[in-house]
Amino acid sequence: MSDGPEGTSGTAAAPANAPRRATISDVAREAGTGKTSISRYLNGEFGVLSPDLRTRIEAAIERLDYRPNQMARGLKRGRNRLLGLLLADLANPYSVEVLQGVEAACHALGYMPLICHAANEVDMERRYLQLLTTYRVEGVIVNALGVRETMLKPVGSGGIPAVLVDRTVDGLDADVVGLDNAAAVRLGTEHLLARGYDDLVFVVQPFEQVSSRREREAAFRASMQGTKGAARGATHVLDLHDEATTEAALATLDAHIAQAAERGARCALFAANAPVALRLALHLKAALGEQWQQRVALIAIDDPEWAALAGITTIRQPTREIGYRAVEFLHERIEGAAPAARAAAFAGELVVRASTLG
Amino acid sequence: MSDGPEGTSGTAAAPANAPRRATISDVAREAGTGKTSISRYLNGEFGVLSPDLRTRIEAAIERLDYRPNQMARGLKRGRNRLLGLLLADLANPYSVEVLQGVEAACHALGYMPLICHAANEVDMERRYLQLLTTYRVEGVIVNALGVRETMLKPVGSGGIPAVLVDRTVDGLDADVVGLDNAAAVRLGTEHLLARGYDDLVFVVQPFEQVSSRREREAAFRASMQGTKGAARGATHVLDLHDEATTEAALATLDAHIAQAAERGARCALFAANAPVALRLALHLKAALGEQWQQRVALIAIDDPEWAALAGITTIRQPTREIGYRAVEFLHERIEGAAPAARAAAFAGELVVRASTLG
DNA sequence: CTGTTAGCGCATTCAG
DNA sequence: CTGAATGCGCTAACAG
Repeated sequence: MSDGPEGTSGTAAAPANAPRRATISDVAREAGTGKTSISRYLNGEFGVLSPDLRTRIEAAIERLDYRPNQMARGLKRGRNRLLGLLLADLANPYSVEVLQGVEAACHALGYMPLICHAANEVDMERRYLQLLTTYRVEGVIVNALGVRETMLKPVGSGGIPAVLVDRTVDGLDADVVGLDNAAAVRLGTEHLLARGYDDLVFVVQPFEQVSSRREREAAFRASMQGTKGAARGATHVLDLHDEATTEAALATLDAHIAQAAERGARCALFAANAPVALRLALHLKAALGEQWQQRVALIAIDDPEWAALAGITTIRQPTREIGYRAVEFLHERIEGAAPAARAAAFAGELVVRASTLG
Repeated sequence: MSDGPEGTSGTAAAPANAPRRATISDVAREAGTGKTSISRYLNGEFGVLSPDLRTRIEAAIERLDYRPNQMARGLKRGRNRLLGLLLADLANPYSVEVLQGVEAACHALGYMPLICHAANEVDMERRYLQLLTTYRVEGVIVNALGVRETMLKPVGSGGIPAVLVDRTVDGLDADVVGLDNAAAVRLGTEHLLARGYDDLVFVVQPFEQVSSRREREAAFRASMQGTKGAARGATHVLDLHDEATTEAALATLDAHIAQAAERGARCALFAANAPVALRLALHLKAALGEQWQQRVALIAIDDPEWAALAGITTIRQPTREIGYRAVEFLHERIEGAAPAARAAAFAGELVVRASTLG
């Protein structure tokens, strides 16, 4: 394995046999003029070009199939319209939906997103962050994993402008956009309670540096607090990246469910996100059989495409909007606006399905 | 909406208030030497640097938090280690899995993938292809939608080196990597036949420019040919992007299923890919109820995460490997190798689940 | 309206 | 071993 395009690595060879593309000079020569006019044409300063010249330029560009080199432009202008998008886990549908919003916004605002996938590995994340820096992206949208770095611009001066998605970064004062976790969890809990479930267990991945997990769990506990003991509430942690402990946790969960049944309590599982929900559903199906939904209720934050098929009640996030807003925030900062760090918390929407019929 | 970073658009403003990053000159000054030495250090030519100088450089870099500018390097060297990855549809799990393979390979080979998402729109695709060209990517991996363009390098000279994933492009002589469609479909058909189903219907999206859809359908017909009429075979087209026609097609399908039941035939649906399978399952569940699987069998190419939960038999593609191989092919071409266009067809793996229990 | 000049940040001859 | 000079493709003053 090479060191990657990070720079501090081995010498790179020449560009093979690439049939060099036309440059601005070629076009200028072809059109019988200077590079400046070409540049002006490229930048839409048509008011400053005689119709004749303009036509010649157009023809020359066409003939040479010329394409301005963004790298060179960026070098000169000081901005390359590149935006970094660092995603913790693309396998999570949430990420790709956010990505879609980001793309839409980039398209609208004239940016080109440089998408990086940390695949749940903290050092990949760090590595990509450096890489992005190296490509001089004008800003980054981070769905953080564990960045603790000072790489990100703390809203004030310093690093590169950043906006956080879904998760905040400890001690980093930056814009954040995501779900209104407290409200979303309350929505779910109340739904469950209203349906008559009185033994709720919140299932979440290890908190680690992920603020949203912590927030959701806290919100769950707070919601249960409100019931004055009329209903039980417990939290179980599921480490999806460690099959062994997952199995153990699942076994504990099974025991909990069995006990609840004996007590005559009505048990409901609250998955903190889609990956957890899937794992849970898979397990319940295996452990309780095809009809597991008649034994335990399940609700989840996130609304993956399979939720409808499996008939699982969810709390859907406006993911596209989250991505879109993130870019807008970033854009403002890039353009120089410097308000205090903002937080955009979108409301979740309860989608009731069979898994919580009561 | 702006034109995006394509170039032929409005003038861009200056970079706001960015606290300019350190350049190689800054480092040189800080280290009390010339830029050349810094450059050498960056490129790992340590044998040519006195230990003392080297230490000073390291210190200077550290102090200034210097990061070489890839854009500038690229400009000079003629190669920027950027690879374009054009995906037709990120909502399709297949794409994100391929992407993971691509990323792994890029990491290993020292490339940085520039990921573009065409979102099933042909002009987005064209647009992105130009954009990639503009950023001077060294090659592109294309999961084509409808590129008919001459933009892509026809293995010989011309455009930019390209390798196709899953789908070939009409009249473009380039490397292709994907599933061995004929074998995969045969695998599925034979499984169905062996399980006693005698009325198979293949469901696929409109062919359009997508070769794999066509190939799979052709393979299906070929497979049925072999049964000498012992079993029926039909093809239904489902245009997922047009709800109206989809509804109509689904109704026709329902009728087909009903008729088969009357005849006492055993009906099985063969989905050409995951999106089709999901739509089908959703519909069947709505139309036939929770127990739909007892009425019709379902098998699909692609193995999305929810297939296990829904108990659907699938033919899994080695998606990661496909992505990985694509990068390897591309890398060879970028490095100058110029063999004739190759095709890597990976075998699919049958994953039997409840939906085809017989 | 148009062309000339000077760098952007870096890698590379080519002389010390 | 080291550094000064040149130019990659392009934009931005600054003159004509």
